[in-house]
Amino acid sequence: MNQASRPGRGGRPAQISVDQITAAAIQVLDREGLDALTMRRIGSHLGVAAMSLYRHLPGRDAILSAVVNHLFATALADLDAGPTWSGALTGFAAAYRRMLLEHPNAVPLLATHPVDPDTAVPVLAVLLERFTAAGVAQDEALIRIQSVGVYTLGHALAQVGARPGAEGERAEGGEGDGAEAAQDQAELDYYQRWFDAGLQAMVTGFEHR
Amino acid sequence: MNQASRPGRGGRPAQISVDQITAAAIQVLDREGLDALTMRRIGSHLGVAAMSLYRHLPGRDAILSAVVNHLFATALADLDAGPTWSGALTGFAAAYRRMLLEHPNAVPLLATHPVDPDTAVPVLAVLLERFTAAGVAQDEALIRIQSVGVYTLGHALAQVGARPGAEGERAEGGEGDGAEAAQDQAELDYYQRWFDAGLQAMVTGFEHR
DNA sequence: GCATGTATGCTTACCACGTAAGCTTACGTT
DNA sequence: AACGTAAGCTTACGTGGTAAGCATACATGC
Repeated sequence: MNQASRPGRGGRPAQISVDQITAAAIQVLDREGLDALTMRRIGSHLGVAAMSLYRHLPGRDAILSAVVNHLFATALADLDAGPTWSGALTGFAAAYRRMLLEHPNAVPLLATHPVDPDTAVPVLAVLLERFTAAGVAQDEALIRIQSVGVYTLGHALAQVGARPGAEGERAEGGEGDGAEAAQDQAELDYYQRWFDAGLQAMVTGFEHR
Repeated sequence: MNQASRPGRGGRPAQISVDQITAAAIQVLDREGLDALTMRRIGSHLGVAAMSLYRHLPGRDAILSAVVNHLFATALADLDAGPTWSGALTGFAAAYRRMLLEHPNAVPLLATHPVDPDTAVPVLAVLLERFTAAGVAQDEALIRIQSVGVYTLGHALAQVGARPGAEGERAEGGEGDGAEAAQDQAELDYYQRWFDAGLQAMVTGFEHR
């Protein structure tokens, strides 16, 4: 069987690991886009044939899920939550959002492949504590966390979907690079303000219950 | 050139139209899933070869965008907004959500392909009026509408992502159909309550500004 | 009626993808 | 040295989007 075969007895030593595959996939994804995230391309990034990946993972979709879980887990690994649940919640949203904007090509993946609960729950444990410490029931706490989570992801989808990223699509206007950069900055500011407004509304709405 | 060639002068009469392609795509999508949404399958649904579709649309991605815009527009066509902006906003969310749950296989498409502004703006005009009538600036109104929009879409992603829909994946438990149906209903209720909670929080949060 | 122009649909072909099957290689153990 | 085992490789199949060129069916002008 593949994956997690006990290294006890012999066999050819592995050249690659699941973690390396995941890392290579993230590199390809960030640098070349979602369409370039093919088995052959990932394999060649590791100096290995495409079919060799199947010795470690059952298929392409498993790689995508591994990418999703890895990005989510590392983005929220060092979540030092503030004392209040609302502070911890906005901190979670900020960290999640930062990861999404750093990996824009991964956003559609996050949208399509749900994070494995076994990955998410431990990471969000700190967050849950702030709620229970404040006397909020677990069900309610989960609803608030997940509501902020889906809002953050949905917002990132809108932001990166509007700007497909790798493709060059502006071919008409003749403004110079300076004006272009200024325009980009204005757009970033717009999305950030929008995000903050929606997030704050949701959090204050939860406070008023 | 393809698409919108004036029907003034001659030429072979068209057997299919963009609207028919869109409708066929939605049928295939609903009945057979996103993976089945191929050029050949859409063509055969219309009694036409795959390549014939290219006479009306530039490629597969254009069909996906057409599906997105059509679903969005028809879902929100008859939005009779209540007198208050908050009522209109929750009405918008409900109509949007209803469409998403009726077309679960389309949810990933909505996530990936932004709705064309020329489609969205007229549909949401009624909504905007309620805000301006209440003295809310357009920028702020748009932020509120879009925040609710991305929350609704993000939530639907979580709901349908958890349950891939067409695939059969429950193969172990031996509970009868009755228990299964009850479980499904409980799950639906859970997601609906979660959705309502997050939506209400956001709306009340916007009211408290 | 017939030639001409034009838009539509069809056929064929190409290349890239995911992945199933079977073989080869490089280890630890005996 | 022989064997068992796990990893990697080669080959091949089916399916996808779509580029190129041909066949078809209409309106128009003679």
